[in-house]
Formats: sequence, C-alpha cells, structure tokens
Amino acid sequence: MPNPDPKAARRATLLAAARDVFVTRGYHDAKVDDIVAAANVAKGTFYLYFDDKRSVFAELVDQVVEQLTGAIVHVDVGGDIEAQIRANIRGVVRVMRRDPLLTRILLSYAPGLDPAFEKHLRGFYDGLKRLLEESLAEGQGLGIVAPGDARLYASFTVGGLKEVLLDTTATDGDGATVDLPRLEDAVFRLLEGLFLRVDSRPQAETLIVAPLPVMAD
Amino acid sequence: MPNPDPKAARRATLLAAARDVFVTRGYHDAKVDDIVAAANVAKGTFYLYFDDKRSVFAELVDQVVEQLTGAIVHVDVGGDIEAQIRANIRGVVRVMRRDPLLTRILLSYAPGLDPAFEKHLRGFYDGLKRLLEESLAEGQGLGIVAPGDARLYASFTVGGLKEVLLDTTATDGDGATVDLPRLEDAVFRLLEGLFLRVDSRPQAETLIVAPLPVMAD
Amino acid sequence: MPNPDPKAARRATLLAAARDVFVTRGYHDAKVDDIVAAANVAKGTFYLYFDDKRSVFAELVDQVVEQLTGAIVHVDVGGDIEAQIRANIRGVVRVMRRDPLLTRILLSYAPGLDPAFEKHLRGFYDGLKRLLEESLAEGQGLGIVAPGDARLYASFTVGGLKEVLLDTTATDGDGATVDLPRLEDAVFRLLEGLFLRVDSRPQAETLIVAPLPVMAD
Amino acid sequence: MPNPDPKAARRATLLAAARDVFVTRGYHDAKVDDIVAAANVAKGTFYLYFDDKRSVFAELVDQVVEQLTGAIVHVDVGGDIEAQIRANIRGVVRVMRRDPLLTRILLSYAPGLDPAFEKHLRGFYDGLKRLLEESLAEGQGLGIVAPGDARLYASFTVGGLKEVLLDTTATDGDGATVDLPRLEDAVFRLLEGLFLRVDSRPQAETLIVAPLPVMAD
DNA sequence: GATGAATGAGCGTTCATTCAT
DNA sequence: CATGAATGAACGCTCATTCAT
Repeated sequence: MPNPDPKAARRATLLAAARDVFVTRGYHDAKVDDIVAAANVAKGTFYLYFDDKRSVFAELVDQVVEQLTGAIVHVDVGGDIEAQIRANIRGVVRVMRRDPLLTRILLSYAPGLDPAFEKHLRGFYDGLKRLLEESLAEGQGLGIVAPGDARLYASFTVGGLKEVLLDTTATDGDGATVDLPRLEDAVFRLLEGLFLRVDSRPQAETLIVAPLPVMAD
Repeated sequence: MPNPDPKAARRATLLAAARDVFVTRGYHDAKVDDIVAAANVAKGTFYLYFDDKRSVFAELVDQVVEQLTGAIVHVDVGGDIEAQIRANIRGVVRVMRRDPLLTRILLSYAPGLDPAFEKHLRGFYDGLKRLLEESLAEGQGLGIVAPGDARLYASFTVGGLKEVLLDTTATDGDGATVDLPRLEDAVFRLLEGLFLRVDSRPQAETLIVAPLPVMAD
Repeated sequence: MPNPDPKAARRATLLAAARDVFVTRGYHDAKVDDIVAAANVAKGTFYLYFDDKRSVFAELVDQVVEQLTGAIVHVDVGGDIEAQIRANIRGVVRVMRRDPLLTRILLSYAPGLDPAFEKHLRGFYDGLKRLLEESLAEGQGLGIVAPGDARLYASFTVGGLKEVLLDTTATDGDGATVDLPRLEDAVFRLLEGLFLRVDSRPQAETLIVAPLPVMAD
Repeated sequence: MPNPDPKAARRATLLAAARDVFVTRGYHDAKVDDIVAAANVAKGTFYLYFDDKRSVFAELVDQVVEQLTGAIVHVDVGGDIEAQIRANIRGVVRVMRRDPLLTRILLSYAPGLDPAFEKHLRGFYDGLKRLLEESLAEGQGLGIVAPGDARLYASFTVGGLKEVLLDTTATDGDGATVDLPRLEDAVFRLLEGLFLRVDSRPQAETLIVAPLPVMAD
C-alpha cells in the first residue's frame, strides 16, 4: 500500500496549495489556475474535491475557526481563573503557531472589503465577542472584572489581539513565529491591565467604563 | 458662473460616488459602472479624472489618512497629558463621524485579503503604531506610561480601537453613530487601564510586559 | 449622418450573424465566438446587445413566431373560405420565403432534443394547433370540415406542413426556395383532401375519424 | 452460469440507461455521468462498450430505425391493399408502443437543431419518404392513389404522422400510450382522405396536386 | 474486465480600459 | 471635455475521454 488514503492526500495537497495562494495573493487575486499549479494537478482535479473556489476558502476558514473554538474553554470561576485565562491564550497562540498561514487568513477578516465572506466570518467573531462579553459580565458580578461596558471590553480585546497576533506573524509565511510563553505572558498582562482584577482584592480606583449607547445622528 | 470650479465638482461627485459604492459593495464588487451610474456621468468621464479604479480607492483612503493624521497631535509632556490624549481621541472620533463611510473603508483594511492595497494601507498603520510606540516609550521614561513592550501596547491599542470603532459604525451607512463625549470617555478609560498612569503617582504594582521578540521556528 | 441608427444596425448585424450560425451549426455547436466572428465584432460587443447566448436564440425564434402569427388570420366563415385559407397558406409561405434561415430554426423545433427551448417553442406550436383545432371544430359545425377528431386533424396538418416546408427549404441556406403560388396550391389541395369540404355539398361518404383517447398502459 | 452473456447484459443495461437519460434530458443535457449513474457502472465501463457518447445515441436511433424498417412491408398491389396499409400502420404503432422512449428520440429528430445527427437520421427519413413516394407512384399508376406530387404526399404524410405520434406519447415517459386499434383506424382514415382511393372506384373529382419544383430565388 | 481519479481543451461571461465622435 | 460603444484578455467552471491500478 503506497498511501493510506490517496484521496485525502490529494485533498490535503489542494487545501494546502489553496491556503498558500490565498495568503500570498488574497482571495480575489488567487486564481484557480494558481492553486492547481501549486498543487501540481490539472484544473479539473480541483473541482473533483471542491465545489468551487469560494468553498475552498470557506473550508480553510472553518478549519481555523474550529481549531480556535476548540482551543477556547469557558472559564470556570470556581477554579484558578488566571490559569484558565492563560490556558485560553496559550491555546489560541498554539493554533496560530501550528498554521500561521491559515490563521492569517482568519485574522485578515475585514468587513466591507469583501461582502462575500462577511457573513461567514462575521459569525465567528460575533460569537467570540459574545462569549467574551458574557464571561466578562459574569466576572464583573464576581468582582474579578472591572466594571464597565463588557461589550466594549470584548470588542477592544478581540481587536487588540487580532492586531498583535497579526503583527507577530511574518507576512512572507516562511514560518517565523513568536516565543510562545512570552507571548502568552505579554497578552495576559495586557488583559490584566485592561479589565482583569484576578488578585481578588477589591480595588479603590476601579475603572468605570460606562455603557456605550449607539445613537442616531 | 455656475460653479467656482466645475472640474473640481465633477471630481468630488465621482469621489463621493466611489466612496458610497466601495463601502456598500466592497472593492472588488464595486464596478466602475456602479460608480459612474451613482455619479451620473458617462463611463469615459471616470477616466478623465482618475487613472484607474484602484487609484480612486487609494485617493479615498489617503483622504481619511490625512484627516486622521491631522487630527492626532504629538503629546507634549509639559502640558496636560490627559487633556491632550482626550483631544486626540476626540479628533479621531470626529473624523470618523464626519465621514463614517470613508472611515469604514480604512478600518476595514486587512492585510492578506487583498495585497493590492497592503502596501498602501500598511504604511498608514505602521506610521500610526510607530508614533504611538514612540509616545509610549517617551511616557515610560517619564513614568506616566506603564513599563512594558511599547510596540505591543501600540499594536494592541490600534487593533482594539479599530474593532471598537468598526463596531460603533452602522453597517448600512445611514449615519447611525455613537455619542461622541461618551465614546471619548470610554476609550480614554480603556487606555488608562491598559497603560496610562497619568495620575503621576508611582505605582507599586506596575505592569511589566516584557519585549516580545519575533523568533524563527 | 452616416447611419440612421447605428445601434439598431449593430444589433441587426449580430442577429443576422447569430441566425446564420444557429442555422448552420445548430444551437449547441454555435459558439458565441462564431457569432461575433461572423458579425465582425469583439466578443464583448455581443453582450452589449444581448443578455446571453440563449436570449439571442429566443429572440430569433420569437421573431418568426410573431411573423407567422401575424400572417395567420382567423377564418371568417361568412366570407370566402377557400380564399381565406389560401391567404393563410400564402402568408405562412411568404414569411418562410422572406427569411428561410429563420424559419428553418422554428421548423426544426423538436421536443426532447433540447429541453431548454422546449417550453419556448412548444408554446407556439400548441397555440397553432389549438387555433387550427378550434377552426376545424367550428367548420365541422358548419359542415365544411369533415367530421372526426379535430385535434388529430390539427396535429397531422401542422406536422405535415412542417415537413413539407422543411423539405422545400435548402439546407445550405443559399436561398433556394419554392415557387410560391404552386406551393400554395399544393398545400391547399392537400388540406382539401384531408378535411376540407368547402364545396359545401353534403358528402355521402364523409370521413369519420373517431376521437383518439389517450390511455394508460 | 449467472447470465448467458454477461457482457451483452452490461451493454443492454447501458443502452437502456442511455435511452432513459437521452429521452428525459435531451442529447446535450445528457451527461455520460448521468448514464453510468443510471446504469450503476463506473464511468470507464461506458467506454468499454461504446466508442463515445455520440455512438450510443446513434446506436439507439438505429435500433428504432431497424424495428420500424422491419415493421413496414412493401404493399403488394395484388393483395388486399387496405389490409396491408393497415398492417403497416399497426406495425409502426406497435414499435412505438414497445419502446415509446426510444421512438420519441427518433420522432424528435429535427434537422438544423443539431447537425451532428442530421446525416444519421436524415438517412432514415429520406429512405422512408422514398419508399412511400415509390409506393404512392405505383398506386397512382393503378388508380388507387390520387394523382399529384407523390413526393409531397410522402413528405406530408411522414411529417403528419411524426407529429401525431409525438402528440400521443406522454412527455414524462411513464408509458401512457394510445389505444392501438383506434389509432390505427384514425391514421388510416387520415391517409384515406389524403390520397388513398382504395375503394377502386374511379372518382370523378380526384385531387390533382401538381409536382412541386424547387427553384432558385 | 472494471474502476474512478485525473485530465485539459473549451466555452460563456465579465469588466476595466480605450477612443472615435 | 464628455460620451458610451467597443474591446479583448482573463477567469471560473464543465465534461467527454483516458489510463493506471
């Protein structure tokens, strides 16, 4: 037996090729011809494994989304909160390390630049923010998160993390990545400053960030 | 004389039309046909005022970049630091309010999704981060910014702000926006928690965020 | 003024080119490239005047359908019946003479060979048969049409005419056509034998064609 | 021995599958994939039994052509003419009943829609018409066929029959068919009116349909 | 023989850009 | 200057056919 599963291998080859091309060229500039050339297969072969160009992209994105979703666990306030938060950070960074190119695609999501994927990706980020927002609200009830607009905290945090992670990912995709424990530590301290009050001691000068209403002009 | 400068007016009309179309459709889905239709001019006219589709987009982006750049002043550590920082925040938010559509384009920038504009927009954000980084470093020397990796602070801050401002911009572009003073206040408090120590009192438990080296695998 | 309406002229050129190509190559073998080559325009020009390949074909078909529909008048039993029937035959043959290529497309309709146009063309033939059927039924009431299944008469007549007209149209499309009055006469005599009893005299040995029920197996 | 001839069985399965697919989808919309799926064999197997897609279609058509050819016998003017003509009609209708799907393919032939099969099918119809024409000419010599253009009679008859038979075939192919004796009778009476003078009595008012010359414009 | 993965020529359609009027 | 008809390169996708296993 030459290969355990040649079909899966082909699929993986195409997926990897697509990932490379999407990352270096962007979705629109990535031609199916580029992908099949990178995968060293004929054009038709591409359509044997994927419905169309868009669906490969979607699959790539979903892949990271799932990995990231799996890496994040809900914080149990009964346990060691700092440890759990650190574990979440570590999980996210690990996924990123494992496939920086793929992660880069996800991090590069931007509403407006491409309405085609807006819905797809927005769902992930919205879910992420909601999860974080709820955790923060819960934490606020317990006094371990600074009072203020939890949604605002969540949004700022997600945005800040995206930017930082994007910055620590090399553009050229040759695998340069960051020192894992250090990054984990840095991010934790950032969040600590932002809203965490995990030392449990009630603080005299807590930040109060008022809820931010959206108003019509 | 009907108009002081009919040519400039045409240009402005086209620019505004392009802005609308780019925001609602995204760059790639925005067709030159859409733009000229929105501007009520013939297709050829478009090329009388712009080299190509890309250059209109670039010009629009540059427009916001310039406005934002103009709205941000270097913080003079001799003066009222909080006031100056608040002024900067206010300036940025004001630009955003004045032309939410245009700002949205800028905020929606994402490296990787479209390499075509990567260079163009990256320059702006890099400049912004460098400016912030330098200010923070200076502030750290004066004890009014928490110690730690200034670049990381800058990156996180820029990313967080992008996300928050994007969230507070209505997708439909019909002008729903946020309460200005409240937003200014909220953002200031966020930054305060993150790294600002503007009350000048040396703090016992300062955050120490170690510099974050980028390493090869 | 060089041309009265250059746009209409272009359209007509393309339509004529499409007609030629469709007739000689058939719908599927007719490539848009063939059409634009025949019309001496660029490929994109084609799409300036038509939505897609199918719609040109549909327009061509509709063109003949309308001409034929216009050429056929309902027989007024109060007037000279033979003259009116002959006028109808003459009208149909004239349309065919005027544009044999176009007519050939219509005559070449066949259900099953191409479901895409089945609906479009079937409508015409169904209408034609229904019109004929009703006229025949009316004629039967007046004793000027032989008794029998009017629907069967109509179907047979339409099929027979199609075949005859197709036979008298040269395949190569170089315009060979038939002698008009002779054809009119021949077809009239055919119909006369089939079901017409225009001499009004009640006939002893009328044809009796029983209604033809469609049954399940 | 499971089957007397497993290879022939495979062939037959494929042929039947192709027939179904061609009838329901039409030649161009019928994909080889559809056929092999309907036949439950692998794609490659198709090419083990047939040269290409076209040749299956040709073979299917030839199949009906042969059946029909076999069902039609030359009319012996020494015998009972009406009986022989009726027998021919009955034979044709029987073939049609036995395989309505296949027949439908043949009846649906239309020159011009698809030149690919023009040659193939035209041969059959031309042969049919010639046979009929010769029989009619012979009958005219014997006074049992009305005088007139025998070719025109033949063409009209073939076309009329095609249309009638097509009409009496359900589109969905689920086998709805017509009452055999009734159809035979109806068709016979149609032909009787058209040109048959089988009652042998010399008729005072014979139809005279002049030969129809094809002329150049 | 049977399989079904692989192939690649080919086609319809789009759209940024040009240029004669 | 303005127009908008014309252009044609480019791309995503299809599907009949081949061939290694």
